[in-house]
Amino acid sequence: MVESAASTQLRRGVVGPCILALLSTGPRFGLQIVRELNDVGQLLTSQGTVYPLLSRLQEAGQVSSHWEVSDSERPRRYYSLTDVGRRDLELFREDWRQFSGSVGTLLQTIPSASTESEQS
Amino acid sequence: MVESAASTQLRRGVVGPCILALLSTGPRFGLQIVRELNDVGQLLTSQGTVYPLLSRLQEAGQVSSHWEVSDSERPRRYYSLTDVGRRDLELFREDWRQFSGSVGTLLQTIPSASTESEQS
DNA sequence: GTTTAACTCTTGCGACACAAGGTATGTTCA
DNA sequence: TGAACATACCTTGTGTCGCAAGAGTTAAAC
Repeated sequence: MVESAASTQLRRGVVGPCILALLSTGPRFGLQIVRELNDVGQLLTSQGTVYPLLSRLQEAGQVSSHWEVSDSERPRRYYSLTDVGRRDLELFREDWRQFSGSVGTLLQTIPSASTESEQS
Repeated sequence: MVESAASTQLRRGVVGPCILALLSTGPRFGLQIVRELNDVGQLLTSQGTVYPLLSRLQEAGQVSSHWEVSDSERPRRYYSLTDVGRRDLELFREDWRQFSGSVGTLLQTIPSASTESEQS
């Protein structure tokens, strides 16, 4: 029913690689990832997405994690990109390039100038 | 299990608008849409996608359809873009522009040169 | 008439983003 | 002290939608 979910569908299959891309610049903890993805825009709305996703990424060996407990701050679980993740990110870059290229091409198709309207 | 499905997820939310874009250049029937989307590349693999989708698009008022029965050919159901569909296609173009821009930006992030490895 | 291809459609499944809700820890401020 | 709040983590259930598989119909081919 809720049709606000248009962009939700677009995110499918993309959020994971985006996290990998983020992590390629350094380790981060969960909430931080949520915030940064939101800052980029249109990329994530909920923690309910990111935690299960991080688990899956870790299961797939694309990220690793370790707890960091300091006296001055809450315990946080930091995620880092693994070599596998780095390689898969590269593969995704190519996939995305091709895919978004195809979509872009199609979206630029010029509507037929004179649409022959069928008579009433 | 099947991991070939990586790009399947990417297609989510995109195939519908792509069909609208196709139809913006003229009416088409189902199988024809399948073929043309496949020709563009990475955009559709199965009729099991397109027919239910066309039903949804019609329910949403974005396309209309009519049967064309001629003596010389099999009966075909032709789909045409409606005004609603044309408007929604325009909206999607903007959504896609923003979304793919965000993803593209993220994917271009440069990995930190010297990854400070945490000591053991 | 039987086969084959073109065209239509349906069913069931799986992946995954998300909202909602739940727990634990630290900080703030009466 | 202790209530209230923010930060941080995680789980459960739901809905969407692309897809494989399969089925029915019509026309052409042999």
